[in-house]
Amino acid sequence: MARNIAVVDDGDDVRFCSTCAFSAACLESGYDKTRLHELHVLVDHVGPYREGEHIFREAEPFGAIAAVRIGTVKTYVTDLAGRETVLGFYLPGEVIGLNAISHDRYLCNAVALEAVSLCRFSFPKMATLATRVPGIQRQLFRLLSEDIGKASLLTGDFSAEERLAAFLVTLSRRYAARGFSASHFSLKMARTDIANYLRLAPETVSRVLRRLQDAGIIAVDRRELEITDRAQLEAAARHVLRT
Amino acid sequence: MARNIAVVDDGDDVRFCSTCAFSAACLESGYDKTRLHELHVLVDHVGPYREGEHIFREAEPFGAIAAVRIGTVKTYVTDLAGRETVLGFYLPGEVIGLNAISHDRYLCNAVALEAVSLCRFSFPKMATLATRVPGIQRQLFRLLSEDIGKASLLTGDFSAEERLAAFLVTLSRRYAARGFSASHFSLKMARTDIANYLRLAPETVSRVLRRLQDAGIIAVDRRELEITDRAQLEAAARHVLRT
DNA sequence: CGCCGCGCTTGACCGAGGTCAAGGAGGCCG
DNA sequence: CGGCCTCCTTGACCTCGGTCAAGCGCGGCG
Repeated sequence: MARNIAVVDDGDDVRFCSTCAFSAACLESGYDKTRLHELHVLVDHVGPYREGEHIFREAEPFGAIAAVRIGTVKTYVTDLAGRETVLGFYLPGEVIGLNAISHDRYLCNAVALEAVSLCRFSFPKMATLATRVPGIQRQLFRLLSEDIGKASLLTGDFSAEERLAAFLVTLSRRYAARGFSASHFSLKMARTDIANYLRLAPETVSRVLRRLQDAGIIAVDRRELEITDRAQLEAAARHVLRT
Repeated sequence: MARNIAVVDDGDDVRFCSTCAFSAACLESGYDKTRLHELHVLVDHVGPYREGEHIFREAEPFGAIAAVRIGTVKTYVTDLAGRETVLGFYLPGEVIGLNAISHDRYLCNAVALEAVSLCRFSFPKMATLATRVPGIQRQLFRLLSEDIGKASLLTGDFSAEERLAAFLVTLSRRYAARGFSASHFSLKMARTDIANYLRLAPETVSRVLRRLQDAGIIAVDRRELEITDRAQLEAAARHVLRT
């Protein structure tokens, strides 16, 4: 497994890798170049993980959070009977492991849905550094705060159609935010994972996708998805997304 | 509305009010007494708010988080059609406003369900102070991280009975953690609020409470609640709470 | 090439819980 | 004391989505 330092000093600028969620914070914070060595021990690139490979597992001691650089990560827990509950999907630029901070142990499992590379941050070192670099602290607070109430898609007693529409709109927006196409992308997860995440039966996911397709709102071919009528899709999702 | 400084220096010790969630952090952090004046501008006691009075409203500029000292707070959002969605109930010792940090605006409404007093913390000042007092930073990270994934009660496709049982067990544990009785307490919220929070119909809440009572697990009289068979209640809640 | 297997789809049926409607039970005030 | 209002409860019915079962189609492998 390859490891590279994520931070480079190219003379004029201190940069993290492009997808790294902390880059903005560090650039805007008036970061002190003489402390560059601190970032070197803080961050490293790990991966690639292969499809199905675990990044961390529940109850493992917590050491680092990680930003997805390439690929898609699924987090889940397993209940007493061994049944899986999907907690979320993480696309490039998104951060996994945040909910482990308060317990010093990972509270869920994280698995690669395809080839995945990460930008890993030692949390203790980052917290120490944050006391000296306000921009980093601010960014960490923002990241943590953002994740609170992220589950609004699951919360709420919404219909299967509303849930699925909101799921697709959310995916689309997140891809768009990272420069990918908002209207055409590929679902990296199985139908059963989507169903599990949305708390629906896989059969229901199939049926609703079919209904949305018949209504001309989307076009699905296996895992390839195209949004053909964004307005209608957003309309179907509006109760969930409250926009 | 009365306002008192929450921090007192009684010679040997720097203390917050007893219910204040930050006291531990400040005591353990080797807090520098010469900086006491910083805490004085950071924290103040506000209230009492009367039943039905709002503490903050959605979209108001975010300035402070607050720990409940006395009473019960409900947070909620209203959808486009004006319907209310209850996000949570906050008992003494619990902190409201955390999800506002990333947006600089409150993302929900907070209303008093009975007479409420708060311990309010200016967040910008606290963040600044946290850069100098590692204990405070650590405590803030912990608080934020804890709130991520708190919604597990709502998430998950659980039966009405599982949800309600888990709700009661959670309430009981939270009261117990603050020194109140774990087996006998009073529901400060209306049935409709419970129903709304658990994403059930009020009628279903009634029916399930009745069923639990007929099974000898609880005894309800209007809003007074007694847990008469804790083991069975926890058993009913085990899928939700995963313990 | 043909077989197999897994992931997905489709159909038929069923049940938990939502909805609608009516009826208590306090609590408050005149 | 009586009337009203709000909150809660109870009953009857219906609907959405889960479950069960069967069929399909692509991809892998002998």
